[in-house]
Amino acid sequence: MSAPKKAAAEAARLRREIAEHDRRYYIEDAPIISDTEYDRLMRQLQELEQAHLELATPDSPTQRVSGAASADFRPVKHTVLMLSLDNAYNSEELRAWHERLLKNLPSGERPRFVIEPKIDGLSCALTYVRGALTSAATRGDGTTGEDVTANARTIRTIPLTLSGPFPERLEIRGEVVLYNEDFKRINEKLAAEGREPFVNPRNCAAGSLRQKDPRVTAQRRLRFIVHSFGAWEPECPIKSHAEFLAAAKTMGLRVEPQVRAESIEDIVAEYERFKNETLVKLPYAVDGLVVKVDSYAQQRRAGFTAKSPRWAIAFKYPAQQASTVIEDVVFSVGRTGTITPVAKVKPVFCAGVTISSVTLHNFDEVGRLGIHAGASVLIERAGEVIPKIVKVTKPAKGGRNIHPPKNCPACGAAVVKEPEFVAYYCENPSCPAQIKRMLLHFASRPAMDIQGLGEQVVATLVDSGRVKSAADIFELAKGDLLEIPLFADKRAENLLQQISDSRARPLGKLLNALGIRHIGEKLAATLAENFSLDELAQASVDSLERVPEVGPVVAESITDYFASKEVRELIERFRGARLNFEKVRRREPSSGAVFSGKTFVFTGELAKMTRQEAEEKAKALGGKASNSVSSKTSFVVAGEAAGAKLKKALALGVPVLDETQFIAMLPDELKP
DNA sequence: TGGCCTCGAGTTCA
DNA sequence: CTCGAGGCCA
Repeated sequence: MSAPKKAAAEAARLRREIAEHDRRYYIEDAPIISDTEYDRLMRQLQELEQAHLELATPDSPTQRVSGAASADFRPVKHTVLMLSLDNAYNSEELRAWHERLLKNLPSGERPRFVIEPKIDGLSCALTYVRGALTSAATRGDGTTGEDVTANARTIRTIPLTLSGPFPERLEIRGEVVLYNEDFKRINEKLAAEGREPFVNPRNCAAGSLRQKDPRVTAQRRLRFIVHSFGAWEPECPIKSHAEFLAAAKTMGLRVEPQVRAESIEDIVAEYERFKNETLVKLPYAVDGLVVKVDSYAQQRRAGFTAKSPRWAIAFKYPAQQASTVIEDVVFSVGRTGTITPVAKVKPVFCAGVTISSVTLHNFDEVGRLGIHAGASVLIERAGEVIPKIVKVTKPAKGGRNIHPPKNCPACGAAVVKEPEFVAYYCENPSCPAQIKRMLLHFASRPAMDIQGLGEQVVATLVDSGRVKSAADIFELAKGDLLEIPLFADKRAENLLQQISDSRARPLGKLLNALGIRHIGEKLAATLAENFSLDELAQASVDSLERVPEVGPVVAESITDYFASKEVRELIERFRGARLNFEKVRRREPSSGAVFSGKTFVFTGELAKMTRQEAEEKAKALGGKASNSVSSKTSFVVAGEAAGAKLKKALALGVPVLDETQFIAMLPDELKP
């Protein structure tokens, strides 16, 4: 064999090997060689091509990034329109779509469906002529997109040449995505360079595909996942979507796993299953499922509406992020007098609810995010319940910075800032906003548990001047309540009964209700086992610190609290109202204490009881209930939609029970 | 002193 | 649910 021939054979071998590793890495997600070894193969090929320039053909993997080429994003007209899909956000909308579909098919025809994840990326069309990639275009408005060929060539899940058999001309459609881990990596790098990070993987993918320099795109590790095709010439021999996906796979394209469905019930079940099991495990963002009629013949019969095919629908999960505009920034006053800025936003639907109010936590956060009225913002409700502002996407013209108010928005008293804390405080003890928050806490379930004393009632009672402190609640007369428009006979009696009942609550509840700094539900219960209220009011720092879990900070907070004259008066009025000041007898581990020494954490939604009830049952049997999972946790009881705590339990190897197993551990009298 | 572990506090919508 | 901070233990 001559030298050039030998070089050509060697180059071909290297290309085959590199293509195979690309396939294993990107298509199968199962590489068999290290990145270093891969780079070595690539370098060998490069050296060979430099020595024999005639070997450097455009379809060589070394040519994915041809340094000279610069993306120019010329407009490209799509030969076959790139339509968007209609959306369904719940099973009713899905059923409506299904009805319409059946109406447009010959009667009695029962379509079968293929379901695949709806990947949140950028739609792109790749044109292959005789198996070679000739152009790549973004979706654009569906009619005209942008030419991103130079950048698309750098994406290693996009084969530069298809493996056979392939048609003369084929336009493949799919989604360009960025894996979550790559997104994280890119943002960390940008942050380290002091540059603005991307808001989400989708934006990052879009930005990466529109890089002027393809070498930058190459570093971003974008991936391409096929979902359909536009043109297939000369004639498409394929009869169904499932068949197409199989064919695409043999051509060397990446296809996501699909699920077949026979009925609408199958689809809904898959939607739920996917949401609970698959969604979190996927390495990229998915915003729903795409449901397609499998048979092309049926697709043709179903046809199109003006905007979208009737034979497919995007069955979407509610968006976790949404864009909106800040209409105003107001200030709220907390139980302890903390002034918190709150953004009132143009109501926007996000993750299942309409959000109109978003807390900004503190003024540092406001400054850090650059928040001001009129700004366009991105809000998020991911995984958690509480919405937060992710970033300002577009500042308003002439938007003024937010400054802490000089006066309390509720009572007008001067606002102070303690130098060692971030927060600003209203220090007026009779500030109505503080009193309202304090009373709500006093009446809340883990405290005095007074049903019927909610936000509305508290606001009216305080605003009318009838209630100025917690002690006033116990001195309310029926006449006082009847003067309030909200109350008629029955409701007034009910509330008074509730208030009266609450006087007998164990001391722990009362101590929690007082709202002493650093004393919450658990510490209050511990203290109540060691002191009566009168003993606690007299206790020295030393004697307090002898209680486990009480250190110098907590002890001082308690003595400070009881040193106040107002507090002493409050206590005397409580005494007059005959509240329960008695020390709580420590729970003796009785014979029924099957859970003694065991710590339980309840998470997720339980079906047969509330988490609180479950905690009480565990405690009644000598166990402890905690809120956080650690290696010391004995059992995690996970209900529906359990989240981070379940994950942590699995990570730490803490035994996880479901509700049924927990109930099985209970003695009969405690079973729900 | 550092590294757990645990608790407290703030928080949205319907 | 998550953050921040107090308490405890090595």
